[in-house]
Amino acid sequence: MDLPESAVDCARRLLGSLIVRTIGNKQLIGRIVETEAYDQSDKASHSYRGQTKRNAVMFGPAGVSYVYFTYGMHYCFNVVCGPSGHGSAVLIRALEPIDGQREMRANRGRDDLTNGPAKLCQALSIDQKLNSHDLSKPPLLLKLEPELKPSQIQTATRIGIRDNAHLPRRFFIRDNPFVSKSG
DNA sequence: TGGACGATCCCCT
DNA sequence: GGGGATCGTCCAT
Repeated sequence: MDLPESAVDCARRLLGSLIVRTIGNKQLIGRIVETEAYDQSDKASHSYRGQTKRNAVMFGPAGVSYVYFTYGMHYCFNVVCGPSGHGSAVLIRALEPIDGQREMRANRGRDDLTNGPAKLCQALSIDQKLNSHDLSKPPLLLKLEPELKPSQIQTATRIGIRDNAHLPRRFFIRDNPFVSKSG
């Protein structure tokens, strides 16, 4: 996997890339349109206080999934980046549905499919069983697409955090209607 | 061993 | 705009 090492660079690089979730003989495909960067030096990051059982994947090799459970009912999906031993990852906040919308709608039970980090996990049936999964292979695949032009990428502050809330570490594709509502 | 809290979402007003 | 759902994780006691 050819990802930049820094979380910010990785968050920008992942925009426009495809997530391919294979379920049986179906492929649910989404294009990444919104990301957030979380680095070990950042107090808002799960990795800030060092390695624990929960966040261990963040300290492993890049190109692996970090899926965590939160608020007693939701999962969020990250792409691990950075060198092994350094805890950093990119939260995938929103996808543009490309294929398998019928299955996504059935998984979600409503029509807004993937415009939020927990929504897209529900739409793609991503849960803790897919934590630490190598994203170079099914059933959860990251397919890098050509890098977007800087003019296509909009920068903003992250959502739902307390610490370092002012830092410009959220990135999304300009004018894309599938970016999460708060964006 | 317990309690506070969370990288959210949905419904109600 | 505000609060409730709901439970695993982590740290303080």
